[in-house]
Amino acid sequence: VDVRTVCLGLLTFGEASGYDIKKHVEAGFSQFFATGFGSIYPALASLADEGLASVRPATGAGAGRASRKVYRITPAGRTALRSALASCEPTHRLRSEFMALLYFSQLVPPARLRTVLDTQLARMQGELARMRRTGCPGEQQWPGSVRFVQGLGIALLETTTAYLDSHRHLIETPAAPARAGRNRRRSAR
Amino acid sequence: VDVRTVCLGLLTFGEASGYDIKKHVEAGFSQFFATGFGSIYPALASLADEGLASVRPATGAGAGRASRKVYRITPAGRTALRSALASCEPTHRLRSEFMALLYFSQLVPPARLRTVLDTQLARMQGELARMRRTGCPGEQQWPGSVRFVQGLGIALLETTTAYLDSHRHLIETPAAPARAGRNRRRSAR
DNA sequence: TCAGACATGTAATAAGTTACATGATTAG
DNA sequence: CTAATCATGTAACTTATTACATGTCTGA
Repeated sequence: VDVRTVCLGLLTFGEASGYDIKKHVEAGFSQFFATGFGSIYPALASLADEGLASVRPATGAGAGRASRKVYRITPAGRTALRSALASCEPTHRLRSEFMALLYFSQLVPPARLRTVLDTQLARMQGELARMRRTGCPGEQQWPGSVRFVQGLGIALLETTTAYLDSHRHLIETPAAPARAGRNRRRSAR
Repeated sequence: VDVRTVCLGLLTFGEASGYDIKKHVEAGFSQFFATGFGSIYPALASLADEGLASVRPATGAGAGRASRKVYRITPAGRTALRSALASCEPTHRLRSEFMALLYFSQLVPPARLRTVLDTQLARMQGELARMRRTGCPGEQQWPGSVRFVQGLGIALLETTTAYLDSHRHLIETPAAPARAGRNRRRSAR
């Protein structure tokens, strides 16, 4: 299950351009599945190639924009999507250089550590505020599952910011009580 | 900041083999930075190539094992690590097919959805129990930052399992739970 | 007219995952 | 003696990211 599947899935909520899809993802799903134009456009193109989505140039009132391409899922696309969702192995993996930094925070200059924590907290709090304001932009007709996932996103942001806020002193205080002087080697097992 | 940096960082806790590193990561860091042998061994090899770590075959009592290679960080390695930690941009991204599945759960057969949720919950609860039992295997001499990160890992697992447990009915009940008394959803499958 | 949002795409690169391939040691 | 664990490594493959490259429309 990759970017293609996610694009296909988002198309079940209505037709959309690559740009729309990026916006939708950013609005409430990027926390769980980050993507960029560099993966979305090729994904949509290949979907169209294989007949899983149809393309048409933008029409109608709001479509003055240049060379906008609107994608729509086809019946074959729905079948492929259901099949993919029914058979994929649901992985769940975080790759966080932020956490790696914290894991080795004793080797990070204190000022840098403070900045990194402040920046990340600000980013997360901003994201949190935005998500609480508007679940998703535009229509509220989306299925409950969207709100479900956004709710978990909010809960995770809350947990993370609260934890960082209340525990950062554990890694920011100058030193743990006197580990200097003794150098113990490990002989594990 | 990639697998190489994480390996280098873990070597600051003591010398270790590729196998040790994998075990360490699995013990309490895999939630934030999953890796496999396929990335660890090449990373250690390149680290040694560049003089950032030294290698020696296993020696001493506990080292009867076959062809075990023990890596140790060098002064150059420490410098490189500090430099990497001081300058990297700390990303934090989750790629979850599990969440994608839930996002599109209306298209997933109910039995499959239930299984996926049960499996994921069981995995997370097992992980949680394991982490609460032993923060990390072996020595407890690791810096506070390790416990800090593990604490966040536990908090996130708690939040996620609690949320899934208490909200899964929102995506599992056949009909829309909210308003509109006679709103029947089509039955997938 | 100029900045910023809208809008799409490609090519080179970087990166990790998977599957393969091998073999020793220890506990039962 | 056999299964599980320990232990390492490579090569092919898949994938996404980055940087580049282009162009329109709207409002200030």
